[in-house]
Amino acid sequence: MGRGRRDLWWQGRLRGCGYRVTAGREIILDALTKTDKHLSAEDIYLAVRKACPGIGLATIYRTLEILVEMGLVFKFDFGDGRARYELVEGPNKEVAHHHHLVCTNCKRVIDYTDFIEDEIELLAKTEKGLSKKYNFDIKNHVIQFYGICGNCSTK
Amino acid sequence: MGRGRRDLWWQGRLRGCGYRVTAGREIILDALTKTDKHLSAEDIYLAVRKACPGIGLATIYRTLEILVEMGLVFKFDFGDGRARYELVEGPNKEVAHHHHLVCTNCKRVIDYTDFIEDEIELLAKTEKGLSKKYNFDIKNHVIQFYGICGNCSTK
DNA sequence: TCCCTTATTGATAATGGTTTTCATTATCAA
DNA sequence: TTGATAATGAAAACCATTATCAATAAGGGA
Repeated sequence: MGRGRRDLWWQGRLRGCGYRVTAGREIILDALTKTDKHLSAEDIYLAVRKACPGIGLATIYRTLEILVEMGLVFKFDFGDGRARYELVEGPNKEVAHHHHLVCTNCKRVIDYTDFIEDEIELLAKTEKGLSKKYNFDIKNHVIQFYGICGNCSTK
Repeated sequence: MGRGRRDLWWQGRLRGCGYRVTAGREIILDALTKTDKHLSAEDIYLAVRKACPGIGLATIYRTLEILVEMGLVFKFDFGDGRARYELVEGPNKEVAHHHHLVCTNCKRVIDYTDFIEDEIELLAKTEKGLSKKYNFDIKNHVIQFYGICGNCSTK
């Protein structure tokens, strides 16, 4: 598979959903691809302005909304009043599926991939059962642990 | 165990954390105790005004913040722009531990207790491992499934 | 390649849940 | 009962997100 095809896979997804391919959308997706952090809309805005100085914050929000709706991006709430966005693992991102550990004191977030196998297995089973019982088409899930991180507990 | 003791158990918790016992706090906790729904701050405000007409919305938020910090109440985000609050199961509330199924279209939330046993078991194991590895004192967790409910998918 | 329709965009105002401010009131230890 | 101070209500401030609107750009068709 050539590089060109890899870079363009998301264009087909956009067009398939009736959306146009624009420079803004490309660069926002690019910013999400190039990081393993959970970015806020403003984080993305600042990162993207380097390559596209004229872009507006509203475009960031509008694009993120589309990407979340299409299932390309996850939107998280870590309790600090602003949403965080993360690219769903996909053909152009080799990041393992992970869950989050959130410090309710300093708001630090740790990604963990340990124990994930068991979690995924159980979730698959639960999803199946829930889908049937509640007639619910489950798209994704969130598992988060809240507590106090090492830094905060020793102060 | 007399009824009086049951009604007052939270007073000790408040005092123990250096907080005063007030009519507002009692009535807010009471509102959370008397429902099995996930209430927003405004829901609580409206419910509480019946018994305490002069209470202000700011007091609701301030009290909820304390209760969450003390671990008596869970704060949830279901993606509709307002936080929801739920009493943690405790001595004065006989509600089973549950997780949530959230419709991303109509924002409906279904509580489920099926499959909970397996989830709890796995979470306990995961918690133990994570606490140790990341030196994290885990207080609680969130498991939520997102998707499209039956109502929305048939329209 | 050039139009033409219309989705998209940037700038900005508006929205609305939540937090802060501050003077007043209530709690509770002494 | 009293005094120190935590808690409260009303209102303003805050601030992430959304809506508005005129200008611009994407892309299908000629």
